[in-house]
Amino acid sequence: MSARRDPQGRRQNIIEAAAALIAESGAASLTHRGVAARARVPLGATTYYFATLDDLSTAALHHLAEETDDALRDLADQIGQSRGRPDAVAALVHDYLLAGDQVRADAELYLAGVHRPDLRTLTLRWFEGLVRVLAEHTTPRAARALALYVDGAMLHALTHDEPLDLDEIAFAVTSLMGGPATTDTEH
Amino acid sequence: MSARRDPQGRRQNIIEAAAALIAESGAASLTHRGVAARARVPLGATTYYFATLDDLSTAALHHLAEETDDALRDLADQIGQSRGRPDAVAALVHDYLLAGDQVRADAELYLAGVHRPDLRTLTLRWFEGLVRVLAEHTTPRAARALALYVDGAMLHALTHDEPLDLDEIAFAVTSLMGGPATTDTEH
Amino acid sequence: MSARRDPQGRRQNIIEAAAALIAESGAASLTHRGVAARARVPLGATTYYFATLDDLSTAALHHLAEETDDALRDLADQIGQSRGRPDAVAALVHDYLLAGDQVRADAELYLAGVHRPDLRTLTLRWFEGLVRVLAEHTTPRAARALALYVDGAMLHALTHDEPLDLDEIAFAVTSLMGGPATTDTEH
Amino acid sequence: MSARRDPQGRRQNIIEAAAALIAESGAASLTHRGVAARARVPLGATTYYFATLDDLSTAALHHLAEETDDALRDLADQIGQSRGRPDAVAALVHDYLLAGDQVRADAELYLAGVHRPDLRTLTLRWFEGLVRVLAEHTTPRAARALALYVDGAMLHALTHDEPLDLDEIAFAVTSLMGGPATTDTEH
DNA sequence: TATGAATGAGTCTTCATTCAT
DNA sequence: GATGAATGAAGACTCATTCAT
Repeated sequence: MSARRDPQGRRQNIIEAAAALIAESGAASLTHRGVAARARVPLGATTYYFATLDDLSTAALHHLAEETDDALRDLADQIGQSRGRPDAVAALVHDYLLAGDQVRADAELYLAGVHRPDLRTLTLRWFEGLVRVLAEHTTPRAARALALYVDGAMLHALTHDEPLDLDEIAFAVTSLMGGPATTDTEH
Repeated sequence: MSARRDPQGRRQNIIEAAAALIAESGAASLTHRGVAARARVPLGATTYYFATLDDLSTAALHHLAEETDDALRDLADQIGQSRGRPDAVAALVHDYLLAGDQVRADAELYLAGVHRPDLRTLTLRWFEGLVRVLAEHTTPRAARALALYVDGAMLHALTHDEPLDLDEIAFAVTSLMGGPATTDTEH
Repeated sequence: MSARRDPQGRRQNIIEAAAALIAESGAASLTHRGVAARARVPLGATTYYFATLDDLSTAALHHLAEETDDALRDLADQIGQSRGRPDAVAALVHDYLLAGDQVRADAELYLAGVHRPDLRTLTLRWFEGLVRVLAEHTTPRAARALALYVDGAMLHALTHDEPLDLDEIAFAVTSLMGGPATTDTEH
Repeated sequence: MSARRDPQGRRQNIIEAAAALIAESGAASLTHRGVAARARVPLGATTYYFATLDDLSTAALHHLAEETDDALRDLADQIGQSRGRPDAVAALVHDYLLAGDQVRADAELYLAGVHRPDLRTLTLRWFEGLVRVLAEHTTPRAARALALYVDGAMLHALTHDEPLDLDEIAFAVTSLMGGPATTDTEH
């Protein structure tokens, strides 16, 4: 067998399978067997590359965190292009909430931090990254408030079939960023 | 021992133990044995009163939802007493976030809904209840925005040692409820 | 199935199977599966009665230690009947060394103490018990020397097909106990 | 790294690492991985030079047996220098018992013989060698008795923190060798 | 020749669930 | 009704051993 002697690739393959499973069903239900099946590798491969399930889980969460970093970078670009106008920010939040996988991934990053304090840095990567991006276009205080609102909206998206209306989001973003008139408060 | 000759009480006892464990460590790690130990009942009692672990878990989550209803009723009272003034609402949110158990319980209610769609009604109990309470003192739209912000703040509280500043919360509440001057916008 | 609802007996059954395996092949190679097969119980039974393999191993060693206590009591009786005459002691040592199972059990008790310091009390049960028995009929110093000689003879018995000659043992016992003339040195 | 271009040396290196591990924790817990780590060689090297773990274990035990031979030669020299006087023999036994590694190694040689009859020649190397050395200075019978006593003392040393008193050992040695006056009984 | 990737057998352990008592 | 004994399925993890490179 020995599917393509490519340790680096195989390792990555396993990580991605684990990350996908985490996004789908949560880190709590991750199993070696599940990952092996998803990655189409023998059971032994998962334990060969990761000494413990915790290691594997952690690696997968780090992988998700990196994807989150990418998403934040994109977000920063897009907000920058729209010069941080609240309605544009609202549209971007709206779009973000429709990207099911990304939302689930970010949520799992949060949850990882709830029960495993050692993984809180991952939670912070998302939350503080979001604050940083927003703070380029509004006050720090508004940025934090907005980030918390987005996190709440994330939870909402995960538990409702109907997404939030763009209008509704625009109301919150506009209110928190200081009204429709204000665009570049500072910076 | 305890609930001898009081099946109802014993059942309730088990439910409460399960609910406490869920709030502490999450529904995913619930076990019959753990509940039995916590409730100080024999192992058999947990399976006697609940056909499956899922049933027990569900019952416990329903119990948490009821406690949440109580908390919401209290909140409604307190907000009513302060006539829905934004700074009072902010203070109540601030207090709520300091009540670790309650926050964790509400969070678990959310999570239950994420991975088990059949339990989404429980999630809604919290979210829509919160919206309803807030909507007594502001527009429906602001109420929803505020509820989402609170949910984000809940996630934040679960993953940070330092609680959010009252000031910070007041900023968000005030912004979303329509400025410090506005109290009873409508209704 | 449920072979004879008899928890006490079943537990004992498992312990004895484990003790037999330890005497045969050493505590290091004990496995749940091996014990289950030997005791003719399902695998789950071994873990039901003993939380960990260590617990089971420890229980089995304690069982062996009790058998050793019995053997020491017998020895004390027999030595007493012969009034501690060296040639009688030698004969008893000679007999003891022919009792393969008992010797292997005592040896495992020793070995348990080598790699698991927490089990050294079991080692002491044998060694100090033997010293105590012997000290009834000779000086403490001679008793200790004799006990050490017996332990060496035990190792010898385990690694040789030919047992030690009675003559040979008698020589050592007599020399250490103070010559053929001396019987009841003290006490 | 190390034994590049020196297969013989690398093989030896592996053997010595295995021997050290056996003396430390017993032959039962030997693993390829453990040896490789200890010898600082790649995992593959351990299987390359030794077809099976058993082969490696056996080679390591042979190595220990050789060290034992050396120790016996030293002992023979030292006893010879003191012309076999019992108190000198006692002092040498006392010293030997303080050399933890050597004692553990000899003990493992014994244990190998207990559960693997094919390795009994190794056990004999130690026991019969010791007898031979002692027999240079006393009767064969006393030499054997003394060797058995020393083996018992070895077990004692492995299971007690406090070493045996020199006095105590001297008593046994003197008694078995024929009293303080006698040095070179025969030969 | 040498190595580390690969795999599956085997181990401990946990637990939901069943069921005799 | 109640309970704890009972069991097997499933999971984490370890490792000897094989083998492609």
